[in-house]
Amino acid sequence: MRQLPHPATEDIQLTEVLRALADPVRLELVRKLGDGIELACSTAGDDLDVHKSTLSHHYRTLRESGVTHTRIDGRQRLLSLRRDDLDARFPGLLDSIITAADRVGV
Amino acid sequence: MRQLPHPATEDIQLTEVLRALADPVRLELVRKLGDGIELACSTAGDDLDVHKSTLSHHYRTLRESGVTHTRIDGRQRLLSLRRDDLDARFPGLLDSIITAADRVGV
DNA sequence: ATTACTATTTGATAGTTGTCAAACAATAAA
DNA sequence: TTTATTGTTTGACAACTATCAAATAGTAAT
Repeated sequence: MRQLPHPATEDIQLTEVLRALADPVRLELVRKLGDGIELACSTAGDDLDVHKSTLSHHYRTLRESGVTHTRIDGRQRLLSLRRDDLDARFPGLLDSIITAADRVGV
Repeated sequence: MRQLPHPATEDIQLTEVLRALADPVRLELVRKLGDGIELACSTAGDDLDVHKSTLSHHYRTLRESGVTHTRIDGRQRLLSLRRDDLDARFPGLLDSIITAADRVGV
């Protein structure tokens, strides 16, 4: 597979985004994905005590909800936040959620 | 029962709030609860095509997550947003979510 | 080619969720 | 004291979710 399916910006659903971020593991992953930064799956989940197949499931959920973008590079998958797309569709949402997460540490 | 249990402000969990708002029915209920407004359960859910027991379940989820406050008045339960508490704990969060919901109409 | 690496997929499982229907509880009105 | 009103609770059920383990797939290195 050369490229993974991503929802178009205008197809990103609010409830899907909230559902994706309502999980502690996924919220932590998003926190680690600082703006403009790409992380390999192995890096993103390295300090989380979760099985790799479980992480793969979370990556998929994040991607399909429109929260993250996944780029294939060799045998790695590079994750990044879809910051611009999310800001365009839901202004301020991602920021307030990440700020809140940093604040309470989850 | 004279009063219903509500989580203290400092016990409101981010993932719980996000999970509560990640449901279309509950998000719509929150949208209808404008700031400082109290709505009876009957009023809040009158135009939603959902069984009353299902609504009752959603009211409970919203209350237990810390999103809403429920006051008992006679045979009615009056719902209101815990705007101040949520703003204190997660600044800007509720606003961005409600704005986003209004924007896309969910 | 063989081996190592990175990640996904499939299968299984236990727990959670949204929903309806029916029964119940509490209060107000008659 | 009946009757009506307003919600909750319980039970049942189908769908979904997070998780691990094992198998699989694709790529890079040897």
